[in-house]
Amino acid sequence: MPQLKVTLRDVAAHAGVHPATASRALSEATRHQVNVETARRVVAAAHELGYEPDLTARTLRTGRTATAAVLIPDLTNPLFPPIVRGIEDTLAERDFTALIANTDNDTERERRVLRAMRARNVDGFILLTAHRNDETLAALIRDQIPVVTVNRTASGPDISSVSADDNAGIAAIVDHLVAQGHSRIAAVVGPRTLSTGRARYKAITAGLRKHGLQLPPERTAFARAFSEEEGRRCMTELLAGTDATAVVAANDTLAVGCLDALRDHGLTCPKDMSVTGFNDILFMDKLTPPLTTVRIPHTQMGVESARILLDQMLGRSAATTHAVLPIELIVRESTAAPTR
Amino acid sequence: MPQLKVTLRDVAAHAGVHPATASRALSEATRHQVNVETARRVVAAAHELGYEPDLTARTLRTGRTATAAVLIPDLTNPLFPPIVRGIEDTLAERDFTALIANTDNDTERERRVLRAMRARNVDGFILLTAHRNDETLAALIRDQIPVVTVNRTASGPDISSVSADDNAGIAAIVDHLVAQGHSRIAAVVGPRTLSTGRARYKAITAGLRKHGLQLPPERTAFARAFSEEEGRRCMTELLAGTDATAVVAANDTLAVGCLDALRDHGLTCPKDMSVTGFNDILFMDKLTPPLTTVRIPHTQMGVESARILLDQMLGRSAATTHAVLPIELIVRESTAAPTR
DNA sequence: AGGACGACTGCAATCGAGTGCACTCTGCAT
DNA sequence: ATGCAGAGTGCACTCGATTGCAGTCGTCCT
Repeated sequence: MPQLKVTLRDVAAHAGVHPATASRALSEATRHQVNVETARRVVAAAHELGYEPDLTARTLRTGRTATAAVLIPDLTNPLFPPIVRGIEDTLAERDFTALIANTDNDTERERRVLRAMRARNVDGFILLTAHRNDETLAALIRDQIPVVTVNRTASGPDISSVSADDNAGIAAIVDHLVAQGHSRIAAVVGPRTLSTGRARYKAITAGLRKHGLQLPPERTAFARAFSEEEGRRCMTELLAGTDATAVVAANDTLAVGCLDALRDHGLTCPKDMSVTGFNDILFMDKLTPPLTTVRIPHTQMGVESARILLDQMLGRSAATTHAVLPIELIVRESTAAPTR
Repeated sequence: MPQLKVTLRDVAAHAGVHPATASRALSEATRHQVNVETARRVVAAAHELGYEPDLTARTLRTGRTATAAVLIPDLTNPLFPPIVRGIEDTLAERDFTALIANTDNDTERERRVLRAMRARNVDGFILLTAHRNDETLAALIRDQIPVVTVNRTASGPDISSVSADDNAGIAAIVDHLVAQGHSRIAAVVGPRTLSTGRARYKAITAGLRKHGLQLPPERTAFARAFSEEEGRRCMTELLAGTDATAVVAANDTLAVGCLDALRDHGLTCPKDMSVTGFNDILFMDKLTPPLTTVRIPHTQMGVESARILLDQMLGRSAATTHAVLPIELIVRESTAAPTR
């Protein structure tokens, strides 16, 4: 019957050596300090007793927890699970664990979470929550704690980040619509306090300009959040005052809201209005009509961010990295040539 | 400028007392052992210095981590995020944190995860992964570690569990179909190694029997996983050999696969075949046609399970609880009266 | 022969908080 | 005056693993 809790002393006693020797024998990095035969005995003893080092004790001594905090706005937003999955799997390869917390984009909640994570001595942070001028982020930088931002990027260039190529994505969307014959193109813009909202807004105007087109105010609606309700509201607003034949929504969730609004008004997509999204989250291929959107490599973004963070946490590289991952235009049935 | 790491000794020094006294003054449970005035001074000092106790050190001494492990098959399955969210929020109310890990229903991976979690001294486990005769589960029970199973239940009655009322849900589905005039009803059954697959299978036959109907082999398809591909395969199989007018899928993901298969065969739902799901995961209202399904209280299931686990971890109650939460039939457009 | 060096191993301190035990001191009763 | 209760505080050890330092022993060189 195995002991309830096997400690290093047990292993040492079983192998007939001092705990210090046992410790050295069991760690890859210090094993060379120990006689091969002794090391073999210790390892055998550890195996036999089913020894598993107590990470708490190790942490207290070394200051490392082999844990990274992952801060996301809301896990129930389908954009995030694949990213988190990529992060967790990658961290696990190095025996690191992720501590996940939801912030709901709420500053107060973010502060609470940050404190809780720091009390737990996490070795690094992956932020999917960064807003411009982020207090949390600033605090981490100040204290020299490894950080990587994902999806949203923050102001400073001195923070590692991973993102999808928003510019290329929006450009692809605009090119596609123009190629189909659209010239009066409207936009449902995301919150400009978030880098994604801002960047994609700029990208749309830039993309249109390339084709000699403009984005006048009456064809622009500003969403206060990346939510279906806001998408619906914005589309309704646009329907009232514009003659646009296509709408570029800043993300899929907003696009779903746009489709809702069209249905509310008895209009059909794409006949009366083409609609596009961004991200290609789950089930976008099952909508009516299936949504034309931009696919970003969700899982890969998680993987990349975890890799960069691991490099920093393990001291392998202190270099600031900005990974911009390639996107893919996914043309489905929510876009078609204009009928007006 | 605040010190990088404020320790208990700093607080004690600042208040002019011994660390032991400071410790007692700061803990609710031992504060009465300390002079009120002294305690006030210590608390003031702690506040002033921004003291935050080091949870690692506390854990080493007390054996408690204020952490619970949450084992799920796969975070990217939309069934789980709302449950996890409920768990996290509820744990946070008591300053507990969740450690989430994906197992992919893989026994080997499950073992690895279990070891990692135990090395981290988690105080309890919430399993959304339990299969019948679960090795992981057995190990936890043996070592008297608090466990709650969610969604899937395990064999033993001595383990707390939270689940939705599968029987009532399936019964509601069957009643609904029969009321619409269906009598030849087929089923896409989930994996029988999982309690949900098994329970719903039994519930379907029971539900049909209540109406004097049967579920013959040619109207039964067995899915090897709760996946869209398997749903598609099973539906295809059924289409080949039966005259059923409705299909009850064991969950939404399978139902989505069924819809795929119908489309593949040029059939329309619900005209040619009614289809039902289970769980009412995200976007089931956006499918073509919107899916008739059973809504389970996802978030609430997470909340309940966390509550039960907290009770056990805090030693407030050792009683085994079996919570069965009420469901709701959601009738949409994937079901209609049979045309044959 | 004497010294130097290197390979191993053990000792003891450390990380930060919590807690049993012992001590001091005051106030009150005998 | 002596004793005693009890409040308040400090001392020292504990949790388990890691690591700087010092010691032991054998070997090799001059």
